[in-house]
Amino acid sequence: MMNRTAFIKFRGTNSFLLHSLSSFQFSTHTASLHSNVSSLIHKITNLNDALNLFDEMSHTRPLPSVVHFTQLLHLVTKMKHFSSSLHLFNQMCSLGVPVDKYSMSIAIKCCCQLYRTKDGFAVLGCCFRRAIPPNVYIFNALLDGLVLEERILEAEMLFKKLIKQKLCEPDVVMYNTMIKGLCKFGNNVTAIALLRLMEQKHCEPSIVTYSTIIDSLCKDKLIDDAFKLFKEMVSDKGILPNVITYTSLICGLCKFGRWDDASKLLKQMEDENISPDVKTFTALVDAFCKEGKVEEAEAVIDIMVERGEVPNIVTYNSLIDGYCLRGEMIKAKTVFDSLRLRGLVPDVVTHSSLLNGYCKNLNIEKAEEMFHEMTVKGLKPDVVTYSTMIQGFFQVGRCVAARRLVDEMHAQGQVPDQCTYGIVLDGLCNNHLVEGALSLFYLVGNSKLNSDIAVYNILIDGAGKNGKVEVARILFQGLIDKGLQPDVRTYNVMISGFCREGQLGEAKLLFLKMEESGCPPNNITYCVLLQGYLKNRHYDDVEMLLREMDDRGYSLDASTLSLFIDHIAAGLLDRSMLKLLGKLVPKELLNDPSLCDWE
DNA sequence: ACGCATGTCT
Repeated sequence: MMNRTAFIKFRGTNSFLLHSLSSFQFSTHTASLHSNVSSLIHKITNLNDALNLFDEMSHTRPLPSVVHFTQLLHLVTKMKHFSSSLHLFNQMCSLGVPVDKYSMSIAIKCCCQLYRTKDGFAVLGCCFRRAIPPNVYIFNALLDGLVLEERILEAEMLFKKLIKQKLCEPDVVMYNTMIKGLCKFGNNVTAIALLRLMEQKHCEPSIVTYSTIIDSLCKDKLIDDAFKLFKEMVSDKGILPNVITYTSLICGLCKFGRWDDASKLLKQMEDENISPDVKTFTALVDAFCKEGKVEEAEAVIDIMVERGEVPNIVTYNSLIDGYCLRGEMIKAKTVFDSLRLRGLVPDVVTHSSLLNGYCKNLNIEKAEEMFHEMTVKGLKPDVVTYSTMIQGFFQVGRCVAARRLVDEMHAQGQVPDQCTYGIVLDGLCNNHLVEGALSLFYLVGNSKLNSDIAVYNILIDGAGKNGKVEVARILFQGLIDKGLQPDVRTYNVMISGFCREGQLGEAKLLFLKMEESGCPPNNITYCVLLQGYLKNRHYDDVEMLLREMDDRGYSLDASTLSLFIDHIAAGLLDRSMLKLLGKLVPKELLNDPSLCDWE
């Protein structure tokens, strides 16, 4: 007894709970024990208290019922302490608590949320052995695990198998989980088809069903489709949107810079008495920061605080990133240092953001310090951290250090992703190691990594910039042969490569091919081509291109504009072109004093 | 008397 009390104290229980526990211990009557455990469970707010209560319960004789243990298990799971919860479940088994379908489903959920769906299926095996027929709750947890691990094909197979073999009747939650998986995999069309199937099967889609798909559409920049579904949900189904639905839509609008629409939607929320919460506000903070409007982001934080919402680590991570983006590293670091005072713990993302800021502002030493600091704090750099640091090394020409970090990343069990691969290829190209990039590319071969147009864009750009326009041409043909679709960037880097080599005819041919390939030239295409013409003193098409730009509502970027000014000043171009050029000066450049005296 | 699904950041 003494030992146990000491143990409880050691774990930092508050005295209030200890007191409750000691009174609980001496109650022997089953009914009073019953209500006592339930009321204790309701008072628990942290993991320590939960673990201590479990400890008490496991030493009580007769043992509390499986229901009480399950309530506690659920509580710990809700706190997202899946590991602890699983540990408690194992202890329950050791104690001989007769675990049932309820506790089993929680155990399986915990396995799955820990990216151990394999173990989840093992527990399913236990269900069969213990003659506990798995139900829709258990299968949902497993399905969710497969989705979490991005094992979408297996998720689909499980889903279909459950229906076909009538292992369980899918409920709305199961449909929603499957829909989430499809959305995660970018398959909005099938997700919506599944929503229609639900209607057919008289399993009415819920607010979660709609919110899941609406969010996915927003993330895929299909805002109009998202609003179509939103309207259907409200008008046809009579389902009222909640703060989650609104947050997805507002987030989508903000990322598109559609501030007016976002603000209308915020107002609509208020009219419906739905308050924006910390996630809604954070979406706004992030969007402002990404547009460089950090002052507005700060104002949003002030408003949320006034309204009683507490900014969390995600909010501040966005703000830190905003400062980094503007190169205001001192402010970024100040916010970082203030987090602990606010009771927040900087996480891997916080460190990675600051590290990224230092890299982008070419302060590689500070970036390395940050990388070191997080490992000292026991934070594990993830694939994003490594990728950021690798990119930083490449940017300052430290290719060997970059290479070493790729190896360390492997050693630490972090698997490089598509983004890491792109960073390495780009880094090699920009450090005159195109051959190395190409070797890596051919080594990777027909893997999924090489089925991304972005990879080709990097290599073609790298080849072009290193005077290997023939290599660029081969790569371009290669991607066509593979059935990949060149995007506007592919055309731009190809055209840029041709121009650099003075192959203006080839550049023009490709430029003309864009429209007919359903990939119309963008602002950058015109600037690239015009720069090519000017640098090669080939002026025949220049005026026509400028007129086309004007028709399309495009404008010249600063470097192209200054090139034009140089050519006019040198008498290579006629001053009569100034009027046309004037129409193509972007508004933001009109206030630039360095460009005021050009006429 | 106990268990499943939706939105914010690098």
